[in-house]
Amino acid sequence: MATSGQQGRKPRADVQRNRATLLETAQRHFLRHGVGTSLEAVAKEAGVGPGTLYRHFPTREALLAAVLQTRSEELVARQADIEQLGDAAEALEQWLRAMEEYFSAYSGLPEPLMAAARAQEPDSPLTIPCDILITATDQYVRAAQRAGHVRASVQGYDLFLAACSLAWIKGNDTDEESLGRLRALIASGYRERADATA
Amino acid sequence: MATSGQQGRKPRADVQRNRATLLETAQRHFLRHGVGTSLEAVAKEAGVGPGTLYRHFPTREALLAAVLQTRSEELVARQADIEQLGDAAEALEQWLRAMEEYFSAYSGLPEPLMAAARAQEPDSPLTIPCDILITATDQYVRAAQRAGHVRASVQGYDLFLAACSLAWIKGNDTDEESLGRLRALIASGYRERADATA
DNA sequence: AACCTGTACGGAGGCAGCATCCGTTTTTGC
DNA sequence: GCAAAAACGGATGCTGCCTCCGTACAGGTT
Repeated sequence: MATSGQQGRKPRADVQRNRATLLETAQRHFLRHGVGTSLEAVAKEAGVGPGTLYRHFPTREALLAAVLQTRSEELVARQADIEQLGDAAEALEQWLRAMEEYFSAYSGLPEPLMAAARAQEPDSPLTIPCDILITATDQYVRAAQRAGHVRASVQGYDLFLAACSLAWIKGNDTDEESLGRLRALIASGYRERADATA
Repeated sequence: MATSGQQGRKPRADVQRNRATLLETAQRHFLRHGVGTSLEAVAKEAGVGPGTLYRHFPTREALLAAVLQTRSEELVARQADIEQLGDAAEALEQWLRAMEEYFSAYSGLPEPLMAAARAQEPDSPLTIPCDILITATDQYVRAAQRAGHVRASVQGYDLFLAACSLAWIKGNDTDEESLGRLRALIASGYRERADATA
């Protein structure tokens, strides 16, 4: 059964090295200059030719997806911490904030995320990471609904969209005050009204 | 006192003609291909050189602002119709929908709008049209607040942002269902809760 | 240790769009 | 009609995208 299963040969050393360097450099450039940064510049700073970059990551989205993979997993990993709050409403709120922070860390990220989120077939490399986040969101929503804190009509996907939007707004450096009000407005929109159930 | 006041000479005929043709062509291109369309293509189709386009409208934003000017005024003109509803809450809701429609008519419009909206000094040609819309929104909000339909904490600017966001989401062709839920969610977020006042 | 094979490299090059500049054409006032 | 001013428009330089192919190198073999 060889090493792991699929590949007949183990990957060359320089391939792995280049991939790692590219990811690291891309991450830095995406953070500093947004996800629309020049890929040529990334390649140059990573010390490889453009051809190498495109061989490893055929599209900008593929590179972005690879960069986000790590961070995305970190985010989901925090689920455990958040869930231990016990309060499902609070958990949902924190989760949404965490996503928002995450999305707004890279300027221009919300656009490709949104584009990937709607697709059913993974025509974009970003679809999978997106789905993970949407599914996670849905879990929080359901938990909060079970506890009677969130309206039945709300879906995880909706709040994922909302988080995307907030991140997008933030990315256009809107002042924190308006952003906060909008955030509160959304929150009070999805919350179950106290008197309705009792 | 000459003709109108400022200019010593009346504008040349070809200038006006070119300007009009450019605006018309640009409008069509923006509608069809989004606000990020190639300006060279616009110039070409308008039958002028790139230089002429750039002389009339030094930046993409300037061209966009000029294109939107007309439509923007149409939108505000509808205020009268809407206000005659009598119901301030309904009026606000319709106004927000109208803005959303308007913004999502051109793909990619929300971005530059947002960018222009935050600025205080009109560093962007889009700032003025934006301010008009924000002011109009604020009027609706205040009217609805006076009638006790909308929470006191809400500002016109907030709902302008919300409309932008919805248009942005729509632009990434999200399905209408989620969009509708999100819209409802926002609406129920800014509405005053019925039992609070009575 | 030298070789050989196939894999990966990387830069040159073609393409598209932006924005500018300047020789030429057009318009207008006289 | 003429001359001056104003506007035209395309050639131009630049940046970034993405591909293609001759070359170099890693890794296994003898």
